[in-house]
Amino acid sequence: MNYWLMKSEPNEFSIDDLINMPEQTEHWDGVRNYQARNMMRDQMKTGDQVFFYHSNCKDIGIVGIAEVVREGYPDHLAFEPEDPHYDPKSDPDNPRWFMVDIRFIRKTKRTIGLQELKQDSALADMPLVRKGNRLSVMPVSEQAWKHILSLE
DNA sequence: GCCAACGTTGGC
DNA sequence: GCCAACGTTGGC
Repeated sequence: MNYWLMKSEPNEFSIDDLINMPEQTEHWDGVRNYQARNMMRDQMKTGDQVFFYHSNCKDIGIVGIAEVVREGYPDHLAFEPEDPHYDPKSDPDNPRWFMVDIRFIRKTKRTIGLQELKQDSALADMPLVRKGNRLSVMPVSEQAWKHILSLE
C-alpha cells in the first residue's frame, strides 16, 4: 500500500465537503500539474491512504484521512469549455489530465499544522515542508505516514 | 493582499 | 533548445 498527501483549499473543497458528498466520495478533478497527474494516472491504487490537507487558509495542515477508491481516469472538466479547468489540448480520445476518486475515512483528532510538520526533523525529507513546494498531490513515505499519525 | 518560487508558454 | 515573460500556488 502507498501513502499520499493531497492539498485542497477549504474555500473550494474542504474535508467537511468530502463528508457531505454521496458515499463520502469525490473525484479529485482540476489538477493541472504534470507531476501530480502522473501520480494519479500511474501510481495511486485502490486502497492507498491519503492525508487530506487544507492549504491557503487560516488553519493550514492535515485534517483527515481518505482512501483511493477509483484509480486514474480522465478528468472530464478538461473537456468542458465553460469550466475554469477546461483545456483545449485535452480531448476524450487522448486525455491529458487524470483524476482519482477518494473516500472519506476519518478526520484526524486535530489539525496537524504545517508549522509543526516543518519543525519535525523526522519529516525533513517530505516534499511538503520543502521551500517552494507546489505539488498538490505528493507521495508520503510509510515512515512519515506513521510518524505523523503518532503526532495526533 | 503581497510576493517568492516555480511551472509553462512561445518567440527566436 | 534557450530563456524572458507570464501565470499560478500557497504561505504569510
